[in-house]
Amino acid sequence: MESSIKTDSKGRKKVLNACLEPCAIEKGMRLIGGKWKGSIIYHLKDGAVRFNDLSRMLGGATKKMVDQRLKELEQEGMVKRNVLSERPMAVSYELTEFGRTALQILDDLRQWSETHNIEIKS
Amino acid sequence: MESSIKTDSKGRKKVLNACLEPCAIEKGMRLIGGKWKGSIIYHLKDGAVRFNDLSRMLGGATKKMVDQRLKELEQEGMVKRNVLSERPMAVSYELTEFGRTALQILDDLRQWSETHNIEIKS
DNA sequence: TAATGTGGTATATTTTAGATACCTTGTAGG
DNA sequence: CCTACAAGGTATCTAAAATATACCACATTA
Repeated sequence: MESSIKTDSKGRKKVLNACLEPCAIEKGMRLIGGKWKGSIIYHLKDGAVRFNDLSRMLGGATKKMVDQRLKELEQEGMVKRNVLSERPMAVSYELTEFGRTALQILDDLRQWSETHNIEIKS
Repeated sequence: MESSIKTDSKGRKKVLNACLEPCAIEKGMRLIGGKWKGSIIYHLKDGAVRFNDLSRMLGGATKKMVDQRLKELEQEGMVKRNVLSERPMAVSYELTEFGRTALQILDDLRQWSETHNIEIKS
């Protein structure tokens, strides 16, 4: 939804179309923007990866976080969980077709992030 | 940094280059992916907007949130704060050159979000 | 036999978000 | 003049989320 602002005769402004619900940007962010979610999706770009490997790839994220985000992504239909074998336990996660549709945006983000050499405050 | 996985003779996999620090995707997300941040940037795309108008545009975000995010964005050099007049207080926020460089990604996200008709669970 | 790896869970603490009320200054309407 | 509301926030409190740490059962490796 497009918001627009009207300026009246005295230079005052009024919002005509406020977002009554989270708008598209915010909705999209809830899917790929949550903490670690983008990173998880991106690290699955080359194929299925096992749980512990994925956890190690994401420096800083705890296993609990990775687990939680993977469950969300599974529910949202972006990631598929494969049980490779029980006893010894082995599980891998891979992107679904829908999950793959997000890769372009994430790659653009990566490029943007790299070219602007972003610093993160502790 | 690129992580890679080595598969050994028994089909087991090992991570060779884990991300030691948050990788580019994660860094980028910290800039434009925080809650409401993407929305704020996107709603400034057509020019300077006043604080209360911006708050109203973002259905759901409290003024405290908007204020906090704007201060972060200002520190990160993506947004500029203009005092239009003291007494009566009037302030507007607009994107910097750097802030504008994020618009393409956000617009792609919006498009992706719209075409896939994302539902958000309460 | 001890160490390590698998895929997680449990618990507690810290950090962040969200709701609500309030502040000062100023203007508009009745 | 009085009330009401708008501006741009801040203060306080509660709820939710992230993080750290330890632990589990089982299996393989050294």
